[in-house]
Amino acid sequence: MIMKYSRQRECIIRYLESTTEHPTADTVYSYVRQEFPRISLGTVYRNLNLLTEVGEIKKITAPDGADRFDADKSRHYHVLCTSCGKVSDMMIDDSKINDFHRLAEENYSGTISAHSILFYGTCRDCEIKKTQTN
Amino acid sequence: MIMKYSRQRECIIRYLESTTEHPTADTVYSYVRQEFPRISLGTVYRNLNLLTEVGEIKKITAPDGADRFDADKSRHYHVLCTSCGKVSDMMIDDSKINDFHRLAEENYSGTISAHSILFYGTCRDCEIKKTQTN
DNA sequence: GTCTATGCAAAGAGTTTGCAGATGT
DNA sequence: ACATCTGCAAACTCTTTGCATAGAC
Repeated sequence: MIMKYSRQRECIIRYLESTTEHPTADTVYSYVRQEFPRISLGTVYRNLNLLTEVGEIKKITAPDGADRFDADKSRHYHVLCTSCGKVSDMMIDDSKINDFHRLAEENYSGTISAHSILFYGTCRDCEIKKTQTN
Repeated sequence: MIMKYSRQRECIIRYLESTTEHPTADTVYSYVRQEFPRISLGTVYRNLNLLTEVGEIKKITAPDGADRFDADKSRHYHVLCTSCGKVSDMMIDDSKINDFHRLAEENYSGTISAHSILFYGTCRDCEIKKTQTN
């Protein structure tokens, strides 16, 4: 995959690396538009897909609405807050993840190459809010 | 949620319970149309969503294309074959799943209520095909 | 009789794509 | 110079929705 430098792509990466918000393509678009007012959504999608293909970022598919993107390449999982919709990170010990992966392989007749997990729950902020209202 | 009987819904459930193919809404539509030629895709979607809400079936969200549906209510996971696109089932011991769930809770500041996992890999059939071609 | 479900068609959200021109190397 | 990237707009896929009628209870 040959990939030329582009200022737009650079800006998209910079943004994704600076945030922990797991933005959607549309949110990325809004942000990058501050610097490149004429950028198009199509360009944003093309770059997000390109970056996903080369492994520079990760695509998070949630059952509701648009995909989200994450430039954090460390091994971690995501928690979707069913109250506010935010996606936050969860770190699990590598060895434990490996154990789980192995367990999956043992229970499957084919080959397992990867897995993606989405946890559902309530984030800390929403829990605090709930306590205050009660 | 009040739900009246309908022959169309009955047919959808019957189909989902008879297959292990994890069909998409469109596939369900094609099938049910054999019995109800005038059924509309909208009705299929409305019923699939209704059944998902009451927990009668499960919706499987994959990063590629349409959602799939599964009437198998036993606790199990799904493997998406990156070669043929088929989704197959994987059973993991309940106690192991509970361990993993607990592990996740320990590593998160909020509350975890559920999780969905999608494994990626190569299904048995595709592995066999690969061996034969080499 | 009343409320839910249906068929139809139109609309909606999210994403992809064809094209001509601009940009990177 | 040539290949990639961009902006624009149109198209596409999947899903939802408004409405009038049919069906369940």
